[in-house]
Amino acid sequence: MTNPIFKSIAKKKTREGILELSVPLFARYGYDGVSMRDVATVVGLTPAALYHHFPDKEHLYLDAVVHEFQEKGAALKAILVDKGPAWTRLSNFVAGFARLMVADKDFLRLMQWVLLDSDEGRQHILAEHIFKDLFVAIHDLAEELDPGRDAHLLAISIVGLVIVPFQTGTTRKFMPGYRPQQDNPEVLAEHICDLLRLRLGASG
Amino acid sequence: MTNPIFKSIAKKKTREGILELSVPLFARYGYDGVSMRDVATVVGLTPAALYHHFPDKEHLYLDAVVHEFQEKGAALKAILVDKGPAWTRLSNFVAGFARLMVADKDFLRLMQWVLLDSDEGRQHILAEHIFKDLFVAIHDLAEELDPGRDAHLLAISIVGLVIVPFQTGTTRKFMPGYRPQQDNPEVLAEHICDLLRLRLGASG
DNA sequence: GTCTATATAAGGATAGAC
DNA sequence: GTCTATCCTTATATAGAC
Repeated sequence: MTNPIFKSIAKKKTREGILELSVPLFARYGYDGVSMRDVATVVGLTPAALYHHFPDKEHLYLDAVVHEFQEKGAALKAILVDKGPAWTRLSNFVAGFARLMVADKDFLRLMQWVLLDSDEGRQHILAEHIFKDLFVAIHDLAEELDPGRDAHLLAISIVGLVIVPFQTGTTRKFMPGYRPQQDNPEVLAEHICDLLRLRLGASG
Repeated sequence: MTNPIFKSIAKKKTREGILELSVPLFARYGYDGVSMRDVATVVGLTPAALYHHFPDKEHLYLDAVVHEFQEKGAALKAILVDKGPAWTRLSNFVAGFARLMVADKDFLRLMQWVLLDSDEGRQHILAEHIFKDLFVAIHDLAEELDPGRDAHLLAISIVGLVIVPFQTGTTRKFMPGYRPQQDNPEVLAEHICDLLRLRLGASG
């Protein structure tokens, strides 16, 4: 029991437990909207105990965000670097991305918070840790799909087509033409691929 | 001088002055990231004076957001309901929207904060006051451009294609394939219209 | 590793003088 | 319409016992 290995396992377990319970909080209310007391209450500890695991609130937040993205981003990247025709990989990615948006609301919201972060340093760190791997994969696929054109802008466009319907999710329901089936990831993916098919499908 | 008309003019001037100076603050740091003391400092008043013009922080915030959107959103709507072929109006709108994103960073950031707002009631109010008019116009144009298809999803897609490059602005610069000219609204607009042309241009 | 207790600062908001 | 002064609450973070 006093074996250091057991200690470190226990420690890691508590640490990860805190991170996983913090993610939904930060996703919903953002960095400024969540207090150490809030986190402590959710995890079932006192605020003081949190400072045993993290030096301050900022580190807790950063670790929570990175934790979430490492866990959820890996599956997406796998689709992108898969074998098969470029167009197939794209439509699989769009559908997989849309499914992730539905299955895990925290993922998108954390991403939005990161993008709005006014702390440039923090934003840069998170961008490198979180977005880069995935974006590179999308960028390379875009280049393969439409060589000679602007792969960077095309990659951004693909991302935009998938995430904005979910970013606007709550608000969209009050807008004309809304139907619940549009929240279905397969329906959205079909719509997006339909938009892109004529331009990319012909040359891919 | 004691004429009530002069009084109300002066009052309005101060009120609007506070709103206009608050907008950049809320755009950058969000509701929770801005204190009444912050606003007071920027405006050159004491916090107590702010409460003469607004009952509380929430009303100040809401009024600031609505103020910004009424001012900047009108021009966009004008393009959409203009005369001329549907496709021309679309490409004008995309370019005008992109130019607005470049010219007024506060507009996009405030929109992002509103979309992330965890207060459902507040979000609903702002959605009605801010997004609805503009979205209806985009929606109607989308229907005209591609009748028989999902105008709601198409409208969202168009919005997404324009705003996401700017949402990801700071982060994007660290991603592969980035070139400064992509920040040029005309370049982006051309890219977007190019993507949409085959699908929409044929039938519009 | 978690607790109680507390230092210290910052926040929203009000009372009352001018 | 704006000020000074202040109340009350909430926040981050630490000290030290267990």
